[in-house]
Amino acid sequence: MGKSENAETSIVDIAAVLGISAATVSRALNNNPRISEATRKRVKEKALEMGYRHNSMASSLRNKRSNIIGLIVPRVSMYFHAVFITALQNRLQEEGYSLMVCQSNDSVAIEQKLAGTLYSSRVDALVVSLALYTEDYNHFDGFMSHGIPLIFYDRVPTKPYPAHIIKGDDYRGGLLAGNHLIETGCTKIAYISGPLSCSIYKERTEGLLHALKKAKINLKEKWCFYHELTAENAWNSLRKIFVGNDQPEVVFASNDTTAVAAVEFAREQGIKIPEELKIIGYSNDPRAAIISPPITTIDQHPAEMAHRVAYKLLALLKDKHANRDISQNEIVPVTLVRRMTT
Amino acid sequence: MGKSENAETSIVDIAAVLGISAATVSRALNNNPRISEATRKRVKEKALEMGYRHNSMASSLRNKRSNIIGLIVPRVSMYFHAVFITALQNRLQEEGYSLMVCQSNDSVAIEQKLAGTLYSSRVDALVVSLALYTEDYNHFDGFMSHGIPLIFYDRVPTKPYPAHIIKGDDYRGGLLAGNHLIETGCTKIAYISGPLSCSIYKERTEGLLHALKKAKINLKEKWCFYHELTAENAWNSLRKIFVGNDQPEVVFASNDTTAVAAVEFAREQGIKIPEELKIIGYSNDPRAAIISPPITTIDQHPAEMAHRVAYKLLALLKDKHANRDISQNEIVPVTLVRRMTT
DNA sequence: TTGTAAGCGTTATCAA
DNA sequence: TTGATAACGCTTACAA
Repeated sequence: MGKSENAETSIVDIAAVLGISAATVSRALNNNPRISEATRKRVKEKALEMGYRHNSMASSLRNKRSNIIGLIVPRVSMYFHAVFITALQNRLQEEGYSLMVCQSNDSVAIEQKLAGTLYSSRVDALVVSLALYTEDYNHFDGFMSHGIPLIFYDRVPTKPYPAHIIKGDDYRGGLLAGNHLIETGCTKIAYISGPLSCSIYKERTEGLLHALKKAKINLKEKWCFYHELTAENAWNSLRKIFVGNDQPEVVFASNDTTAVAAVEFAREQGIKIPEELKIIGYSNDPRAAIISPPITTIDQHPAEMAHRVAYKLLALLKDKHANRDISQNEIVPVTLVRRMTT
Repeated sequence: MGKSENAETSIVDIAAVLGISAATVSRALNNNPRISEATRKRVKEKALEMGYRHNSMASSLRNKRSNIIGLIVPRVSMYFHAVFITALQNRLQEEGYSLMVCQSNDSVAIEQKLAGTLYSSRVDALVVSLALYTEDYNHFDGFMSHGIPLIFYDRVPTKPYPAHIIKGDDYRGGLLAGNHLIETGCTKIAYISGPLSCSIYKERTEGLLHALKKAKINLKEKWCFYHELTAENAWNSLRKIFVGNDQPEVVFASNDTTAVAAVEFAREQGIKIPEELKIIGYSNDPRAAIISPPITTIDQHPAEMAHRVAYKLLALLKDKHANRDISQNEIVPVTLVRRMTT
């Protein structure tokens, strides 16, 4: 009352009403042990009564920490990232941190802008999975130079960059897939990958090539495509792959959206899976399990990755010096999930 | 230099170096028109040189606005919400707002805690889709009483609450599904729904019942289940439904996770779809389109809903008085997507 | 156990 | 066009 309608109550107001100092109110509210039980109680009751709410902006300013973690993902709606976010956010929530989730939509320009915004938003740390074509990382330099914990996960820098890196074992994923295909006895392999500017696709490709090389199998250039892995792009490439008589026995799709498209394409063309065509995907998206026939794919364990990121994050937040040992990249294992398309 | 290692540059530092006032620096940085082109340039260059970064906490405190929008969803990883978040976030990003995404994991307790956190984080507005069993809304009262824009979407309060509401036409969805089933000539209907404490399931149920009533069809109690719509729960209920000789001709599943489970269950049991059993789902999850046979379902247009939420949000943010007309609930149309299970 | 006072970095008001 | 000043609300070192 007294004050104008929408006026917010501050600790100063409470202090005035109670005839004590603002410092005492602050301490009482924060459960500072050096305050008497009696005043603590008086203060909390009055605060409630006056509709007081803590002001994070003020306390963040004063404390020089926001309790906010920034996150930049390519797209929230990708299965892998949705699961990752879920797990990460749940963990951070427990520790009193909030997550500021941003998406680059796979645009380098947006990613740069977001990095800037989160930088001046004073997030306590930043977690990033890079856009498809991000090839330099200057926009994260500010975080490094200010000692703000910076962790890349999944799609990480392909050039040396002194940040923490937690990634899937994409090389092994490519290798696993390659070996699995070789075991089936197939040698005519079509390959639809994301652009090689992106760490995950680069490494999956290297793993695959390694497997093929050992088996003395060559990838035919005309059956290799590197582009953003949308359903539309997949169909376009598949149409190009399956013209004429010389057709592959296998499609290795570097994500499950593409693998799903391949199954549908084959169905449309009357190509029998797995007899005439084998298909392997990547990510273990739920769709891969549900389509007929269910698709063999590589599981990336997104929740596990989130737990590792959270663990490292909290360590860095607790002890800035943990920051010093930009130790080995951390690598999360992948698993081959055998189903009916191979 | 001079200062200690990690010291941040503030506008005061820049002012000192340039021999001008902090106010001028602030204005120059903010492109205030009342500053000369020359100083603006000098300031910006020096700022860059000194590694200055804007401090949102300070400016938020001073301006009494954070440019942060809070969002509480049940789970980020649900398809509907993932798409919603993607669209909302992209739109808000354009307008210079950041999204603080939180998930209740369908727990009322967590939802309450999050509301409190976002409240004291001083978010400029809050967007909420309720947990499954949220039946009172006191934890949002603070937002109301402080005139902070509050919008519920999708899962909205079932009792009168003076906040903005933007929801799908769940009643119509239930009705549409019901009529569609009636057209197939089926009368023995099993119904697996979420709990009726949750607006969407309540209204879908009402819509369905309305359709059935008109056609003089009764729902058998033994074929009706109300629980959280996970795959596990779905299987449990399906097993109970399909015992003995008296079996339903239709399963209406109130989400696609359940519908997918029903298709898989039927497959396992050797029940032919749609000849012996028809199935209809809800949400138009991508899995519904991909499974064989693809599932008839109801599309909720999550991106459209996000656009409406963003539109209303931005209006409220621009003009607090728009807040006054807690006008009609806004209702986003739904669409029946006919596929092969009906 | 409590109070005093200063300061976090920015910006709006008023004056020059 | 620029400067001086105060204030946003909170916390902490220091003093009592």
